[in-house]
Amino acid sequence: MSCVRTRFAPSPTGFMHVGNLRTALYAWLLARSQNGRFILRIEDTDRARYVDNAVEVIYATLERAGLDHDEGPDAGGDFGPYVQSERKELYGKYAKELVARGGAYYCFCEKHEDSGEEETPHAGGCPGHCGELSAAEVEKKIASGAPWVIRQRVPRDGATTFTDCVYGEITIENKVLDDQILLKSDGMPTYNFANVIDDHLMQITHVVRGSEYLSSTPKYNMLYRAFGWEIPQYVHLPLIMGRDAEGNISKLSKRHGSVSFENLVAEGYLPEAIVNYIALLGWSPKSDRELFTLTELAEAFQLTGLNKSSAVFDYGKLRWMNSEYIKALAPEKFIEMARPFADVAGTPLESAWDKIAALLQSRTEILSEIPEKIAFLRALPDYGIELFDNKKSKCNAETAKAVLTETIPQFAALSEFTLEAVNGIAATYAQKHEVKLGQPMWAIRIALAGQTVTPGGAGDIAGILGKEESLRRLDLALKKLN
RNA sequence: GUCUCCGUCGUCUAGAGGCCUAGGACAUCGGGUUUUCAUCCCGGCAACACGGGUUCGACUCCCGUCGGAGAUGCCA
Repeated sequence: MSCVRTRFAPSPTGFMHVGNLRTALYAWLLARSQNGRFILRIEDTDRARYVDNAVEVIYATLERAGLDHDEGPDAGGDFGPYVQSERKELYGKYAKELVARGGAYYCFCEKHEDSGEEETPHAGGCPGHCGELSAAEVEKKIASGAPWVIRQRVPRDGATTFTDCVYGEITIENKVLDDQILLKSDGMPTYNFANVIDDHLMQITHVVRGSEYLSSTPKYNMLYRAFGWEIPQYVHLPLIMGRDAEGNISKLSKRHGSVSFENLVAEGYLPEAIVNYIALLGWSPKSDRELFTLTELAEAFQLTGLNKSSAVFDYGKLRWMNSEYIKALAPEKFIEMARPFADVAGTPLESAWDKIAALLQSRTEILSEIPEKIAFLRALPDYGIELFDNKKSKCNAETAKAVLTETIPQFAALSEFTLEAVNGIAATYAQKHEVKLGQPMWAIRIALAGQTVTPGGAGDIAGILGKEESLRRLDLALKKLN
């Protein structure tokens, strides 16, 4: 049993937060890099939060991200069931055993109302003194039908120390630990209990989770000890933060933008890019390399590369990384992937899509920005003649007028608007008048596009627009300049 | 409030006492290539939170301060 076993234990809430995905990624990476096993467990003990279809979202996300699991509800395995709601009896049994061992007690108090200055054994514990009830009293209360929960009995004295693979040795005074609820009144376990039972039963060797669990880990260890079980290795991960409009930083959440995997994909980020990016948020390969495939990540992964401090999610860098992945795509692949985003189906642009896509590939950071990039092809924007001013190309309204006046008849005489033909006219003009090629090029491109930044040059655009529309736009520009 | 953790360029990070006049990447600024836009190439700006120690020597070790985050749920 020296084999590394890690797990990813999401709650079916309907979407996959990138923080959770990163946790899954590191757990997967740890397992794969050690030739271990990666287990998927569904933590659905909170009936109130259950969302239909949420489990499918989890499967789909893991699959698209490339994180395959060896055991799980759908994959099977020797330690099932892998869905906590199906393990309900098990937790009840262990909770009662824990009570018998003295590590927990029945509590009959009402749900927490936060009445202020209660005299509680610990911060946030049982408000009454249920832990002091005799066995006979407890039995009587249960028999009377009073609702109950089972709470962990945490000692007031002493301190608990544990070692985390990332954070090192951590000591917490027992008196600040609360008598947390292990078994809820509906008979379901809380996360705090279920994860200990399941991690032990499923023989998880490395518990990989967010650092928000750091301060409650001593309570879990008390549970392991009370049962006489071996405590797993802990790998607590730094949190992913987000920055809000005011510049305040906090745990990344919906108010920071798109934070779920499916959101990001819908915006046109490629799954591979997302995975690559989040892998580097809190972990470093200790080299300057930044672009990794999943397989390469598994080869490079080392626990020592994990960072302690939280990391701010930077959409800007993700965009850059995404653009790298887009550029690396085979052209045919890009044409196919970008088409649904471009929304050209059924429009005159559809037949030119392959050509447009070819121009777009090196100019696209996220797929969802494509419509705005090509909007000028559908309709000429309303523009002012100041766009013809460009120092570098030595172009202005004056020279543009000269260019258009002379070249429009030549364009009109063209039988076909190919890139070569259009560029040829511009080149001839430049040669004849001894000006930079940029001068006619700039003028023609602005006339064609009505905006300064365009995907592709004058010839490209003319080729897509076609003769009729190009001529119309050139004429219009000349009118503006007159 | 209490407890825990964290603190290198704006952001992600390298750095495990001398290799650091602190390296890389994103962003940003400037230049070049290109038929214009982009790609691509080159260069600039930019950080060890602060104060004490320890040491011949500290970004690296210790203490304190300040700052940030997390936890404190019959949520996970």
